[in-house]
Amino acid sequence: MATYEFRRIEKDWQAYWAKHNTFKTETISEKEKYYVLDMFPYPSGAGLHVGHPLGYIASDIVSRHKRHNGFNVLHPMGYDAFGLPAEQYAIQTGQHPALTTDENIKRYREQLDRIGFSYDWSREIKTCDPNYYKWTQWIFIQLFNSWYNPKTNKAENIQTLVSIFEESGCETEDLNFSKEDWLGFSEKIKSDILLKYRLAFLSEAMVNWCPELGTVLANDEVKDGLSERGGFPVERKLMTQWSLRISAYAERLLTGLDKIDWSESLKEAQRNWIGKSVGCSLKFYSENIEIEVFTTRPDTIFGVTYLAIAPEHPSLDLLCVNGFRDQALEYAEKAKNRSERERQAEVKNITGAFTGSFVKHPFKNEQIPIWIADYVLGSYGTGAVMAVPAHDSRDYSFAKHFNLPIREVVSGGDISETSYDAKVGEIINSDFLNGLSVKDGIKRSIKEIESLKLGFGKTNYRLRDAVFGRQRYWGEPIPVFYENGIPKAFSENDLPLILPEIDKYLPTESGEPPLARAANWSYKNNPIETTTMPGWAGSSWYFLRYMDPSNNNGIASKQALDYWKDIDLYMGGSEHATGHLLYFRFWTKFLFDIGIIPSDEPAKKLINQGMIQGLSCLIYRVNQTSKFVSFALKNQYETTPIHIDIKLVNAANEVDIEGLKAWRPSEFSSAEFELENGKLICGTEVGKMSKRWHNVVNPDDVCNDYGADTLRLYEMFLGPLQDAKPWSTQGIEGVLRFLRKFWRLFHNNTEENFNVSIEAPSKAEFKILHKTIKKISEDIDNFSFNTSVSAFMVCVNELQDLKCNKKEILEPLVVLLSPFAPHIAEELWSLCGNTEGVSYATWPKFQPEYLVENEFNYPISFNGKVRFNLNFALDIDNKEMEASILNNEQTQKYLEGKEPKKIIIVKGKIVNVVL
RNA sequence: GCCCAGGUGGUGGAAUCGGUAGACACGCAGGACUUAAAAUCCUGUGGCUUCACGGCUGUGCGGGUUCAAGUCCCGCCCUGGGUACCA
Repeated sequence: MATYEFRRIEKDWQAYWAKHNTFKTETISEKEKYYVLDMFPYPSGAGLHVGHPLGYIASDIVSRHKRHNGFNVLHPMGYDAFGLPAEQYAIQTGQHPALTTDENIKRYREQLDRIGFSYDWSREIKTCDPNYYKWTQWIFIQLFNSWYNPKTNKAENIQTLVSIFEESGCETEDLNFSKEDWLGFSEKIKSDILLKYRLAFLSEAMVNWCPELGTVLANDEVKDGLSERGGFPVERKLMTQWSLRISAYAERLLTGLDKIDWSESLKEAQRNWIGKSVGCSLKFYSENIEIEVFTTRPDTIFGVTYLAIAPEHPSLDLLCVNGFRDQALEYAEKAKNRSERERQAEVKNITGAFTGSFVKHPFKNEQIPIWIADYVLGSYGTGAVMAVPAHDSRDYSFAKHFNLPIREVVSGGDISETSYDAKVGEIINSDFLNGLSVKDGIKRSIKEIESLKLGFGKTNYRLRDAVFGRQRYWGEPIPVFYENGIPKAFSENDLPLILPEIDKYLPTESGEPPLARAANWSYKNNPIETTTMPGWAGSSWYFLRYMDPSNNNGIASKQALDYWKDIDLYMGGSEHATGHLLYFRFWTKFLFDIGIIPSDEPAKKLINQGMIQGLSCLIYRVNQTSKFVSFALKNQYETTPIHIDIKLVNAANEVDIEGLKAWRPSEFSSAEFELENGKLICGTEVGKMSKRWHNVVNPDDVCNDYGADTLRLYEMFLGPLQDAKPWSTQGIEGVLRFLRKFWRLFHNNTEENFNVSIEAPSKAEFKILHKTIKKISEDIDNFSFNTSVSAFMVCVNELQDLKCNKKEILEPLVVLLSPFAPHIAEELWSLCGNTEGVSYATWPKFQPEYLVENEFNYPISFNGKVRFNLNFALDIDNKEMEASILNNEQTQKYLEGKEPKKIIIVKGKIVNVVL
């Protein structure tokens, strides 16, 4: 018997879509726009695994649904093509990263095509394409040529700053010069001053240096003191580096979160990363010392019993005096040299040293000792804190450890055991602050501090400027050259600055980045910058390029930018919360400020699809032997678990031993196996799907065995889109079974002869259809795709029971199913006699009249326990219904002769008899 | 530690507004068709109890609000994710 031939159907329709450019999007249209974007992948050598398509399928469903509803949908795909793995492969093999990248992209494209996504491939972009990175470089130049004006609260051209300097000089904490001074400065000095303001700037700063990778890393590329890529140790190092002044946008990045529809957890992650704290700066003095601290709790000023400074504090040398100097400096040196990682690992070890110096308390006659403590960070605030042990847990532990006084100044806690950190309570022991609440105390103390000119109200952010240069080859060259040591941007007309060919992809012998190997790496006889941009450069604006991908005059045409504006739905993983998703908001705000784009947030709505985890299979080697034991026996020995290829294991966790020997002959061909019941049983573990754990499931295999439509439906059916879930093919059969049943509805309940009737459907059949239209439409709007699949199953089961093969019912169902399972939908749509494809067919309209009921089968409950059901007309009078219930034989049984206190009737829902 | 999300059958999960807990699917058990297998179809399937009708119990734990709680409130426990001497 011929069956539902998914392999042929899927191949045919994929060819049809390609031939007819079915999903080509008009750049400008009369129709309303809808922009659905997937985070573009880095094309790795491992290819796609079944986890990648999860989000792509969901966004494809939304795109197709919007097309059915008459929107002009932009749904593109591309590649984040610069990156470390291709470069490391190049170092090992000498193969040019561009070649490796192209091969990988080709494979990704084949895999994506098999799943039937409705991407407009004519808009494909690659970040390593010079026609693309020309504009990444162009944006860098705009950043270089801009500064952030705090008065207008936006980025402006650097010339507006130069005008200010020319007219009135400059008077800030760090800089102080008159307009005459400015005019007299050398070009070099002017350049140095402007670099302190440019949004892309060169500065000497502590950076995260990874010796193993030979490059610096941004904060979000370091996790627990290790590099995110490769897991190598990272050190702090003072280097001159290009950075982007994202800190200027801290406040706007924070407040902007309130107007976008992103998940609360993701917004919270960004808020924490930006880390706003409101407080004040405050200077402490002695005769020859001045130390500035930052605090969020100026209300506790009378509780200060010592100052703590970071080991990196600039005034350290000055502060260490007489009998304490050697010991203190030795401590500071030791603390400084410990890596970030060590410092983090030893959080609970309290260490510190007294400097021997004192400062005066600002409001009373008291000397306050200055300590060095490694719990104070050199890179945050001023690198010094006023310690209030009674009301800060870290100060408390430190004070306890070194026997320093603890003075309570806010009532409400018990400071004999632990500090009282809460910002509630009445201020005590605090002179002019006594009796105030914490909130009022903060205001009052800041006022006092300001009037004495000791400090001022101030807001600090944790967000650091982003290091932008990488000592690597495979990235965008930074379009900057050095004329007499002064950094200058390329002329826009000379872009793109093409990545040069070099002989080796390693740093030079003198330790310079790979680009220093390039012949003639100069611009108008001046040396060009040799670091390249980080991976996140190209991904910070790519969503704009899709709007008009081949434009030669700008990132996109003004009309295209104005029409498409922003992303309506952005789909991607939450691992980018503090990296890409922050950077692309930053660049969007910048481009908005300089008038290039119409929106200052890139994505109105963001959905984080959950990760599909892999199930790894483990066998157990007895230590120091080549003997492997079955799962149940592993506790009898000292064993080491070994990951094996999941293809060698069946559904009952039985290992194919012959296959195992063939897989890794050197390891297993002569191994001994101890079995249970004649089988080698493996253990399992849920974790990341990765080549390394041999647990990767390739979507191509699933498409071969079950079909792309089944894969699409199954991935949606697994559970809520946002949840993480382990991949398992248990249950995929059920989805294929459903598609076969659907197919059979059109084929006279065999799978062969197409047979639909033009007879008028019954009321019951219409009801099933409209119930489904309603449910699917609502579910798509709520991104609840797992329940849509189940609704389809219910619908098909019900129609099958009615043996329904009416065209008037089945044809609209094809349209409903088409976003989810587009290939079978196209096939059935065409069998129904349609000559145009289904992709732009009108979405069926829900007609509520088909669902109107005039009776309801009420559950009758007694004290909340449902006992039986009774049918009543929905328009029946409550009195009448009550009487009927009371007269009912079964009611009498449950009343047990008692008089009901009350009868609650909820129309169309339930009846509750209260006894 | 702090922040966020979550905890429902053997499994994945459903219950969108406080109104019949367990939809849909997997798995399992039994049956039909078949020489057989595959495919397909039918029946059953939270637990305890009962020949059966039925009864009791049940959404991490302990309280509470309500005619009615998986859903709301209070207090805990556990899991996953993020983040951390950030002053």
